[in-house]
Amino acid sequence: MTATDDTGFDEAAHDDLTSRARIRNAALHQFAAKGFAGTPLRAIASEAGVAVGLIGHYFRSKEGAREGVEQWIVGLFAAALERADSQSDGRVADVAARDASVAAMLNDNPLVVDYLRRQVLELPTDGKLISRLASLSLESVEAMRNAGHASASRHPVEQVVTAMVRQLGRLFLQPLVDQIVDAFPEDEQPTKHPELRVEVKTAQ
Amino acid sequence: MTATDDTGFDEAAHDDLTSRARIRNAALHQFAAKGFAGTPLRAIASEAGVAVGLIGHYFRSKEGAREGVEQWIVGLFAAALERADSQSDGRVADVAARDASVAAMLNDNPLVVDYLRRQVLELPTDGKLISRLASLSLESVEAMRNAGHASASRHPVEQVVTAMVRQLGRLFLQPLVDQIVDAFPEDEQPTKHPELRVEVKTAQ
DNA sequence: TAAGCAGTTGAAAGATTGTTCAATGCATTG
DNA sequence: CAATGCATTGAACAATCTTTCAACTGCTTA
Repeated sequence: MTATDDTGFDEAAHDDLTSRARIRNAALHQFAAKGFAGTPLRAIASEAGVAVGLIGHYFRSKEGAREGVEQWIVGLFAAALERADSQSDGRVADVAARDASVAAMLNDNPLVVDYLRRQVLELPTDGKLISRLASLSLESVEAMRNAGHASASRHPVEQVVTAMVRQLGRLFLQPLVDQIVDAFPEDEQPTKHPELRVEVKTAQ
Repeated sequence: MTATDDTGFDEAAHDDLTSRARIRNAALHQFAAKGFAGTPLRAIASEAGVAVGLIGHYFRSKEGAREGVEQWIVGLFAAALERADSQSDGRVADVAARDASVAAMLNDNPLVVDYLRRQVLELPTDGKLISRLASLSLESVEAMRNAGHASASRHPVEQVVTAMVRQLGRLFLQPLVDQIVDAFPEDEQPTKHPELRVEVKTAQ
């Protein structure tokens, strides 16, 4: 009766979460793991421990389920930014504080990172989620500008690109490093996987 | 009768290429654009200008078509490396020459980059293609070691990781930069998209 | 010409998919 | 208790997918 779970995904919260939340979590997990086109609704229903029909009840369609997932992710980012502000002395947090807050959120939600990675590399899709996060980041930058926490001379779009790519780029590329290292026999691997640094060379 | 082609993919070579090659090219294009699960065999057949059945004839199955594509890609990399050697004065080319040769090949085959981007960042798939390319790169590094063209003190696996990630990482992340920039209205965008630099910080 | 063969076709079969919907359980309210 | 409403189910449906295969083409060979 319980959903088969060879995925290692957290199932302990099954009892406490509403069906709607479990469906959203399962969709996030499946989309991140197998991609949107690669996940049948039945797989989501199975992981969430519900019937297929319930997905159509809460979210209108499969596309609606994707929208629900992305809305939730946008909320996570917004909450992380607000948290940084509320814990700051002044009315607006500085760059480092916001970076740390978002980094902590991403660290707590590795599936969000996996989902974003896919979303970014799948260029065909309109990339609406990235647009939304970019808007969020722009507001953040402008708030810091007004508070005198960010350089007012640099182009605001450049600041957004720098902030997002520096943060996400390292996370997106890490699997590549791991895959390459894992391609070698264990006794040839270095003890510690190399770390990445992604820099944005602002346009000359 | 001719396949509809709103994709902008090169169709001029249709006449000169064998059906098998056209199927392989179409599969590469479709997989890179829509993903493996997102591409029906009919789309490949349509772009290649053949009947669906012919795909099953040349490649055993859809999975077989993927294998055919990846085998071809591995061949491209191997050829690029050999080309660097043959154009070198000594018996073995140095790092820069090999980098340039592979970079030129990737520049001539942007669809290969798109395909690799998907393949690499998809953790679920076994990542066999990356393993093969890593092996290829290792041979390359060892050849250069023997020729005295590469540092013999650094860990060989680290050298492979550095070479691959520096080269591919920038290409993989560029769409992220473009997506973010395009998320803003045109009059706010900088004239030139920012460029990326990806560095591998070798393990401490 | 007849026979054979590789290349190619497209219809058919069988499996899987997203969506819909009548029916059930289970509370809460009148 | 009766009735109303929401949560949930799972079968049914239509569409689409992959795979298979008998048949057709054009060409080479005996």
